[in-house]
Amino acid sequence: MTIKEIAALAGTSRGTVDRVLNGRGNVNSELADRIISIATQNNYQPNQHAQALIKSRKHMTIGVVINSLGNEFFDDVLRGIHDRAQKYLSSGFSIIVKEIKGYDGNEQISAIDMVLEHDVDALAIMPLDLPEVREKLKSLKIPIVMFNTDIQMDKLAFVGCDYYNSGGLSGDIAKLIMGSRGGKIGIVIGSFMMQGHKLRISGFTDSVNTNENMNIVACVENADDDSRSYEVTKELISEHHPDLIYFGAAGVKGGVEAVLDSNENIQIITVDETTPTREYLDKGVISATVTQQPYIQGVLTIKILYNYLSSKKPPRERYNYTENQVKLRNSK
Amino acid sequence: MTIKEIAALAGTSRGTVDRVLNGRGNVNSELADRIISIATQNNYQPNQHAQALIKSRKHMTIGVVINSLGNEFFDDVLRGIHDRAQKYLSSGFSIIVKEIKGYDGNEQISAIDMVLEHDVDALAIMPLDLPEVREKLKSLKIPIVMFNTDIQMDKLAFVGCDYYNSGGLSGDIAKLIMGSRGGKIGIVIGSFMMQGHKLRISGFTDSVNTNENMNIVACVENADDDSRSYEVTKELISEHHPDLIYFGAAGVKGGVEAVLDSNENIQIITVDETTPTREYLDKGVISATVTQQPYIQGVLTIKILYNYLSSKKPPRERYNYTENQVKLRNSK
DNA sequence: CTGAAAGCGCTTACAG
DNA sequence: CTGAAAGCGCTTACAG
Repeated sequence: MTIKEIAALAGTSRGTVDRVLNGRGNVNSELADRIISIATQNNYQPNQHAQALIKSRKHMTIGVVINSLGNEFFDDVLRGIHDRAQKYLSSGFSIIVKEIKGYDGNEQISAIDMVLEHDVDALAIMPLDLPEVREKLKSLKIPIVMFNTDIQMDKLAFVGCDYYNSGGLSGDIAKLIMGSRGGKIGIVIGSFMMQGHKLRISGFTDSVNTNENMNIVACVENADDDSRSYEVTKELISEHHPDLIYFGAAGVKGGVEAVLDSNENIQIITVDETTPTREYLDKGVISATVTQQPYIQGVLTIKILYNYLSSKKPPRERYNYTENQVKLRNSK
Repeated sequence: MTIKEIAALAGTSRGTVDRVLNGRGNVNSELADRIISIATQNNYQPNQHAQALIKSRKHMTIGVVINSLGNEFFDDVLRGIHDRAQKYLSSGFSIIVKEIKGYDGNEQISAIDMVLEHDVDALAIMPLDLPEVREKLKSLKIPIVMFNTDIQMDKLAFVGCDYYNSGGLSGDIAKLIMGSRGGKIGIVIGSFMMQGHKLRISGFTDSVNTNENMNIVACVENADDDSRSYEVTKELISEHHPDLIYFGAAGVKGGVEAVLDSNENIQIITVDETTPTREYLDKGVISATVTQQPYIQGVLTIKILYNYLSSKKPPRERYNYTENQVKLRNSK
């Protein structure tokens, strides 16, 4: 069933059918009713490819602000972003990516301004949870997708990790390792100020607490920094002598080195999969790591914005959580 | 960059550019070179939507033969197949699916004949490793994708599990559970005649053997059948009193019941995620299961055939292995 | 309020 | 070996 066929059946032109079916108004209501009933009776579905072909006439750009410099985790996210953008390339689509380092509010705001200068039609960002950033984002008139980090604010969609579940899954691994014997557990996290990190701690705690022989003896912050991580982990070990440590954020390399230097027999669970994590996994230094599909995070962010810009349809889900996956030595 | 622009730059017509870019031959080689260099220099990407719009003219059908009846595992595979087919629906595409039960060669052959009667342009099948099936497939003149099960034969592509790796990953889990203490391990598999099952055993064995305290004390067949599984598992337990059992194929429900009835403290690792597996995972009866992305297997099978039929391009990889994933209680 | 026509980027007969 | 033309299903000015 095509617009042409509907027009023939209704005894009118394709233009008029288009007006009715797409609510562009100014059509005699009797005619309109006739067209609508023909379309619904025949279960008319517009040809996606024909519609997309026309859309490729108007160019659109998505701006991406990402705190990726100096953080290998985001390599995969960026790959996902670029791969998806590449796929839409021929449809008159482009992205402008601004990479920044660290977590400074003003820097993020000027990064936003920078991409706005390119007259972008939408924004993808991992927003810092600061009043000035929030204000800035609220002032924008374009759709926003938040990825990896969520802040409480109106948005088209969020794409990222379900942090509570990630912690819960890590707790499952801890239970697998410790069995009914249980033992002492230490947690090393980036910052108690980070929503995601706090959620990982509660997920982990709730999961582990179902076994009364497992005791969380300490929970410390490493500010996502390797040398700081080394220090706090060293201290944690000498003070508590844990049987297992859960590194729930970045700073894995520094923390693991502290474990190795301690010469104690400590099991290790981490998050994400970067070069050092993979090496530690291969060497059997760490038992498991829980990943969050960073590549898919990038892909999905662009996909949602592209679909919204080209058909005005919001995504099916506002909150799009990627899968938390357990990776062991033989995992691909 | 469009074909029109390339034609203008090369001083020729769109038809000729099309012939060159799509290898339809019969073009003066000098002209062809010029066109190719213009296209590559400008990073020409054909507009997917325009191509898809045209493809929707010719109808094509893929036949699917799947031994899914009575085996819940294939529900997800079928979902993947249908979802992908649905996606191509408006492009004049359809599938004809023949579900069969059990593993009888003649039944599979008549299922093939049945879909062939619908004049299919390609075949997706999980072939039985039998001479008569092989002969039948060899006699076909249409492209074939084998999914889930591979047999040695020329084919467009295979989509399915890397069985050796699946076994290796299950071995990793066993090591995680048993730690340096080690223990006795039993294996329950479908059949030593099944290539995939044998590979899972070697992957598991090779992985586990890196720890000399872990001993595989028995390896038995359950014919993928629950009541048979109950019997052999019961026997295995009373004879060897293992600390852990790896169920590397179907028949999980029967086997696990035997473990529960034995009242011994035995850890369990399984493969795939069906309703009973999920329940056992939630109840903490089994420690982990290793899945093989059945949904993706379905999607990829149709995707490869669709792309091949509509653009004559073979898939990038002949062997497409889906990811083996560790699932614990908190896994989604 | 309505229709005829042009066009999106590509492919496909057809004529030479 | 090559080009002109028609057409895929839809949308968009434009003319009435």
